[in-house]
Amino acid sequence: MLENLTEMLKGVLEGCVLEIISRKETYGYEITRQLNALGFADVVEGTVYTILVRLEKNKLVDIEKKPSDMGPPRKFFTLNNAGRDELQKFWEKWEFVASKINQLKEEESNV
Amino acid sequence: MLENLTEMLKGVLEGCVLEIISRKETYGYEITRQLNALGFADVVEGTVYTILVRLEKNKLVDIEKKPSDMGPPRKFFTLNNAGRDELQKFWEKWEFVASKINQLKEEESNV
DNA sequence: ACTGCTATATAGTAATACGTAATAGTTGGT
DNA sequence: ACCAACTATTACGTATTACTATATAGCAGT
Repeated sequence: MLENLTEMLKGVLEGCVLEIISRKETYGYEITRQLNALGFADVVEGTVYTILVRLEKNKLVDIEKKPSDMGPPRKFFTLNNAGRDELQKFWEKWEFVASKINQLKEEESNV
Repeated sequence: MLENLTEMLKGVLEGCVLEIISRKETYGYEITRQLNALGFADVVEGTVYTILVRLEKNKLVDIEKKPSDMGPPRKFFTLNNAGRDELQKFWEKWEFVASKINQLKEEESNV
């Protein structure tokens, strides 16, 4: 596919994780699989877990540990109010930045 | 305006600078002003100059120093072939990432 | 036992935007 | 002559973030 999106994912990956968690209670491994399915094929567990640790440290998520019959226990994440606020701010920033970049892209070469 | 876009600008600011240079020969200070006018109000000279140094180091630009009647001499930048290739790759990456993020944003909450 | 899939954790690295300050040329006002 | 304001570049240090690599561990099938 496309090579090395890593720099372009900075600042958006955390927002994607917030969005995925907001849909339904989920856990790191599954979040990684969803990001891969979305098209971000090179995102690995390690990356997602560091984001989840950050979300926890910033008190944006609630956490519940549950057993699994597929392997070791899972840590399920849900957004709390602060997390929902952060997610909304993320989308506002994204709207702004994406619109400006697209504006730059579509502008005629106006000398 | 919006607070702290810095993380979201990582990975796209260099592409914006490439695009701006591709329009017409220009220099650091003017590029900064154009980015500010675009809406990225908090981008400062220091940030743009580090990007320009990087572009030079990666041999994506040609450089010509010219006197100015407004102040110190200016270093004018133009894209070379490698720079144009890099710019095209940037837009391809942007299209990909932006489309995926928007897809995530617009998806119905599909449990 | 071994392999493979599921699942989490973490120490270290690289890349990048930003803060800040120094330097310097030109213009205009006092 | 001096100073402020604007133009213009350079450089050092910092913070944030995604990635690499590795370790640990549960469960299923062979």
